[in-house]
Amino acid sequence: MKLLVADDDADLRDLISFTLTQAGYLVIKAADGPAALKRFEEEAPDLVVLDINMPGLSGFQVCEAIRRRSRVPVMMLTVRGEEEDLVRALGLGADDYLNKPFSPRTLLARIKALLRRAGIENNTPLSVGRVSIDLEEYTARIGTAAPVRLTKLELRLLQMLLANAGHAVNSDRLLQQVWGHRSGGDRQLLKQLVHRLRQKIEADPAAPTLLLTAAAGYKLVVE
Amino acid sequence: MKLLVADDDADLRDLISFTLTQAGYLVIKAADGPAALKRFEEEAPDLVVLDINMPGLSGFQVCEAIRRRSRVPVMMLTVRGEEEDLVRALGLGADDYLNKPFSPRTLLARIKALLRRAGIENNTPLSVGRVSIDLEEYTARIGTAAPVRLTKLELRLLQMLLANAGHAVNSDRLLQQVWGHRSGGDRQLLKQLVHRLRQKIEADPAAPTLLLTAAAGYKLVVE
DNA sequence: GCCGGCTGTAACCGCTTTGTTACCCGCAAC
DNA sequence: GTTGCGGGTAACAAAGCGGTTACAGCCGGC
Repeated sequence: MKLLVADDDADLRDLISFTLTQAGYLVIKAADGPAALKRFEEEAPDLVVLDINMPGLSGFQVCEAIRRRSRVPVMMLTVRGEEEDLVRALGLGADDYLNKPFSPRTLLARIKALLRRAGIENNTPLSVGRVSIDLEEYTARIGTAAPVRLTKLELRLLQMLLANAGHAVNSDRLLQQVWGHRSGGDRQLLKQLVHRLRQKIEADPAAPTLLLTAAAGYKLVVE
Repeated sequence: MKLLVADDDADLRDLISFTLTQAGYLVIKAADGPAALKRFEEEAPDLVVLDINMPGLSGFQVCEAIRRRSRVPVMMLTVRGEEEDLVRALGLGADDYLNKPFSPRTLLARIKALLRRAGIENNTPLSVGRVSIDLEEYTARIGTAAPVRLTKLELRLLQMLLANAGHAVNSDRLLQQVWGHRSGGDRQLLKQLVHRLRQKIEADPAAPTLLLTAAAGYKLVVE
């Protein structure tokens, strides 16, 4: 379970991160609004914790941007007494909020409740250049071709590559993201999965133009 | 939309009741735990607001009792700072809570959010396209065919799918919404229920046109 | 008691997905 | 050349999952 924590206060960020890590969650951190959005794209977390006051983009703006492409549960951190903030946050699609200061235990309880309620679900159409994927339908569409049905793993792989479109992604990182926590050695799985994915999305699977082999990994070319 | 409000403080009860009534909800009131349970049985409300401190039975006990027979959204009213209460309430199956004192606007926002989440929002359609259901009669009608009698579970499943008509609904989410508390493992139940529902609403149950299997779940096609 | 409907459980089938093993080829180092 | 390596490919085995049938427990009505 992957959580994104965005807060500009380093101490608080670390406290939250520590608490959640202890509880068994994988925590991604971001120190400001833009970074939060970037990590969100890269990591596709299952839940997002957003401070309202952040440099660059406010928590509101980040929440709005996230809501435009995903329904992941969002928890906002607010300052006590700022009721306007609260109402605005909920209006923007935030699922819950927490008044600062709060205790780690409370945070954990609320996050668990949110995850339980959300049933951890992800309905996000993602699209970069000529490649787009539909997480709900489990399909990918290349250019104007008909959507292709993908399996769970194929979709996850493509999602990872799409999140880093144009840049090579390390094999180890892909293994990590797609299978979870395999120890490094299992390149064969990745090899197979890439092969199967190419069969589905490449016009000529023997001469890939989309999903290219790069140094120590793969990359998606979207131009 | 029927809401049950249980609080022993008459002033607060009236304030809440006023707010919710203004917002267009039908409000049932109860002044103590036993009364709350009784009204719950009689009225079958769509959402319950429970104060924790009540004579007779505490909000915890009422919540527990309600949870034993229903999954209606429950919102608890707690005293700020009583973190124990909060954790306990969420553990008992409460869906949300509000710290006293709170503003009517906040209460309303949270209640709307809860109803939306539960899929029984104000405007939850009982009829979409060619599919309509009757919650009182326990029937479903497809197009111009004669209404079909459904069981409690079948109806709940269909209601969930109808609330998300056209979109796939995750199996876990369906399990959660239909049975309440089951953790992921019990796909067999869902499989069965879908099968039974198809027997009733599909013209040819072997080749479904309405209730389709989607990646990671099911969806209702209504055009 | 008996009966019938509802719900939960188990088992089976067939298909898809995923993991594993093996082999091929090109390339660079030796 | 030969060797080793890494990637691509094929074939097969294992696991998972949805659909289906069958059956047992439960409960309410008679």
